[in-house]
Amino acid sequence: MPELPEVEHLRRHLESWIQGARIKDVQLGRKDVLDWRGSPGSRKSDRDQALLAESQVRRLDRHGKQMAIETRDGRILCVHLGMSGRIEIAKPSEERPAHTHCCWNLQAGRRRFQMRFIDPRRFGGLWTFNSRERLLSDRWGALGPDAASIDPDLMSERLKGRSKGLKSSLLDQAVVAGLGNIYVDEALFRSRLHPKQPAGSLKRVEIERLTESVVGILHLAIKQGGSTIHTWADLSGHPGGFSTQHQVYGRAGEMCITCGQTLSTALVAQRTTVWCSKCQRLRIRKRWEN
DNA sequence: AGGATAGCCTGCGGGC
DNA sequence: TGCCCGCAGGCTATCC
Repeated sequence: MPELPEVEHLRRHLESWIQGARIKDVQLGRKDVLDWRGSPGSRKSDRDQALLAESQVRRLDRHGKQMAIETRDGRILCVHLGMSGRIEIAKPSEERPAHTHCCWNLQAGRRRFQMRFIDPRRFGGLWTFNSRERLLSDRWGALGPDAASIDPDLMSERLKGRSKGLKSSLLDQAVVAGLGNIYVDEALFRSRLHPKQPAGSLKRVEIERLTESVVGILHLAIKQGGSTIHTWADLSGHPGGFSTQHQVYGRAGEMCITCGQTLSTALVAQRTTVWCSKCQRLRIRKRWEN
């Protein structure tokens, strides 16, 4: 499932393919994967324009788990992969995989190729905007700072005053953008913090440990091409290489790699959560602390 | 207010 | 072998 590292890996790889390329036309299959209220017009030709038909790709951007393709004339296509979404580059003649919802025909120099948005479960989607400002005001503005580049001061500010647990706070994209179930569990284990520890109760040194874990793990995962559970594969179909390094995720009932304790599991914030009850103690805030 | 719950959706794996 | 059911999870809407 694509979290921040998978999306960043995709962004870099895809950018090498499509930066500077011309988008000739677009074919939208399922209309309900698209929200184009951020672009003017109501006709089909307006919709295709919103989907970047007849444009040239300037750059690719990312915030949290979302990616944006920006054209030279300022149009924006925001892609959110959700649970099962992926982007694929293929020859136009190549058979389309099941659940291919949108295809763009591109040309770079003499080379013609197709970019495809595929998403079986359709938790992902496409959003269009007629300017970067509208992307920021209408969509990305609601997100917290990007988790890959957060620092302890910012982390502290984001968690300050929150009574909710760390797990549910870190999963909340409005608090910090980019973390999903896997990396939250991994980061909490590495920083030895309990998933239910109230987010606002952390001491400075714990904030620093947490930040270092979050940023460190994300960059490690980016370097290795993302995590793999079931369905994740990059543009060329290579699975991510990070899954073997999960220390707690998917290891409920197995031994903690640090202390040998059997790893605990429970539903926390409505997500399957795995942690070590010995290494990650729930610390009740004492009355005389502040 | 904010926490819990349901719903969206398909693929897959365990159990029978 | 084959079928059925439960689970996986990001995000939103709704309820309490």
